Amino acid sequence: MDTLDRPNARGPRVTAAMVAERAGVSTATVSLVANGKTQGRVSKDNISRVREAISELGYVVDGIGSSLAKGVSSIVILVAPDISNPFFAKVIAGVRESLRADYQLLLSVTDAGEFPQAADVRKLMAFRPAGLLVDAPNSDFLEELSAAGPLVLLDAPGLESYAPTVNLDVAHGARELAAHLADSGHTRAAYIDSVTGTATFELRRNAFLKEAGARGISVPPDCIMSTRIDLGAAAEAFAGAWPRWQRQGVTAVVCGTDTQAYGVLQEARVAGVRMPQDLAVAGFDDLPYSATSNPSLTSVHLPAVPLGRKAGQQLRGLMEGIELEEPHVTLDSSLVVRGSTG
Amino acid sequence: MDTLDRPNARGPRVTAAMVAERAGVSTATVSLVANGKTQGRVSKDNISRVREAISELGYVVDGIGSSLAKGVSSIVILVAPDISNPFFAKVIAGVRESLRADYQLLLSVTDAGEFPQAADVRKLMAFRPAGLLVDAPNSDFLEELSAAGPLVLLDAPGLESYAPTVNLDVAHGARELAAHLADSGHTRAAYIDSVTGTATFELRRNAFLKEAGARGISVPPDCIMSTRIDLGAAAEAFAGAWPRWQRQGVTAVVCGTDTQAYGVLQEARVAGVRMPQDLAVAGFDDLPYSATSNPSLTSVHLPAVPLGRKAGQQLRGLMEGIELEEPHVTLDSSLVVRGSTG
DNA sequence: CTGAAAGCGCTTACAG
DNA sequence: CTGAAAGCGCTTACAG
Repeated sequence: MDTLDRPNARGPRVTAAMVAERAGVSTATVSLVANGKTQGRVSKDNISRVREAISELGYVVDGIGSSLAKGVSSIVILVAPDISNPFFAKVIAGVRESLRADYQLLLSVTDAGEFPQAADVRKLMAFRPAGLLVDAPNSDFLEELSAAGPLVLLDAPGLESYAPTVNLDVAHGARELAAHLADSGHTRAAYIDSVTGTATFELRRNAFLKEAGARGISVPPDCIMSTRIDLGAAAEAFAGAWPRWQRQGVTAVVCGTDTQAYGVLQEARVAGVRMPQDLAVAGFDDLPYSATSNPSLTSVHLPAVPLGRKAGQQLRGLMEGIELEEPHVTLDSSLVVRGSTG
Repeated sequence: MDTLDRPNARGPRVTAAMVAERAGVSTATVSLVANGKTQGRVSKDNISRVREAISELGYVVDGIGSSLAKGVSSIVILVAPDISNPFFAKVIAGVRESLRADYQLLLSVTDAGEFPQAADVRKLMAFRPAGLLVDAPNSDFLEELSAAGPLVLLDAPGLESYAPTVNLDVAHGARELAAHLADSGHTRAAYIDSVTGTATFELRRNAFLKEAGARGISVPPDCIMSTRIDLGAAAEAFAGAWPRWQRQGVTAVVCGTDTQAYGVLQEARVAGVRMPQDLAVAGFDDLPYSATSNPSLTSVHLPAVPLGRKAGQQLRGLMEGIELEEPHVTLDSSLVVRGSTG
């Protein structure tokens, strides 16, 4: 079949008017049929006539025209600080699962660890999104955003007052981690945090520090530092701090993300530090690579796909005008012990 | 400052008509100013009057209305088969770098290893994208797409007839890998390919097999298999095949992607296979985790960020109506030898 | 330099 | 059940 014969071939755009003419009806009727709003409004005869014309011409409702008329598009914007994190790819997969073909997912991402400016998002708002998903936001961002319309926050502990949330119980995993290290005999640890200052990272750190303290592990203030969520950045920071930490008796390093922990593993191996004998290392996220790193990495497992899926479901509800039964949902986390902590 | 006072606060949308009224001009003039097309068409006086009104009201040009009037939006669609691959996150970073704030990047992604249906993309086309980037396409997809408008292909060797391309010289790295394995004394190898059947994977496999053959490494047909680009899928496939491969004298496994190689590493360790003594493993992509896996993974390094950046630049050119100086660009690849091959 | 007006493609009261 | 018409917000010839 020649390309030119096919409905989707290039050439002048097929409009509702063309379909209407072919089917011998008005564009209003075409719109009704194309949107499945025929219930008691279009005759069986016209429905099939229009359907036939649509498939013959390969008509697709124009998203721009439709959005303008409706005042809202079928675009859902996902705002997130770190697309290079494989954890995020899983979140996206979950979101897509919920939104399916009904909505188009538009990603607003920045470089690792940075958060989009509210100005960027306002530009995206000019496309009249049907809804907004914001992953790991900080409150400043939400203050500035002041978005109207359906909004669901992911991984936003403490920010429940802004919008419906889907959170992770990272504190539970953090406490398990502290208990595990205490049980393994550690009494002094260091903590490598993320510089982003998002709530989830504060929660991870605070829950860990509190439980660590309660179980006899000290984490001196000068053994807490922050880096970008980047393997190399964490590696460099660790390399600079390790001699001092070692003198201070640090035997365990906990990182806010697995990505940072990989950097520590890498640098520690280069420095000839034996793991877990001389140093235990652990992270958060339980990325797929944590099972095959050297040593394999102990990590707090966070359910990324369910997080995205649930957020997508909640947003769907809001976009369809349904009252949410449970506006605030929290998903479990748990510790996965591997070779890096013995 | 109260939220309600702020320009971007929720409430009725600010339109060009409101700006026009406030500035005492027509909406035509507002449009000219907002789009920076004032050159010899708007008086200095009106320009500043409109600018003032725009900032006072917090006006942002409505993307939907603007797109409908212009016939094209500022959306760029990136179609890709595998967002869960960290390699892809880097490609995106490169694309974003080129497109900056002028275009909004809309991702059309599917689950790992699957390619979007042309029907999905046609739906996205209803948003009148300014341009299209397609990563690692196969020719069937491009045949079906028959897209009009600016289009650039990434990692699409052999598909130069469809559109401008930015390719990776994966064959060079593949040959280096074969040479390296031959030099290390291997004479029989297995190959784990991707099921997607995209051109880049054929090229990787064919270049490796040819050079391997030329250097005395045999790869029997029953030692070539395909899996999804997924750690677990590759692990399972390897576990099933390894006993037989071992009997056949296989001492090296090459994977089309690092992600699959991680699966082999994992399963081989579980099976007590010593690497690299009993088995050498290598992949393509050189993901960040390949430096810290156990053992660290020998891989063909592919420049992901430059790939995305160059593709974005080329697309920009097309969208702005500039003739491309070099419609087909190829970026280098090279082998990075690590512990998994001794 | 300026504005009135047409038009982009669609959806939705509205009148019949 | 049906269609003519208004309107979504903008841009762009066009006439002045």
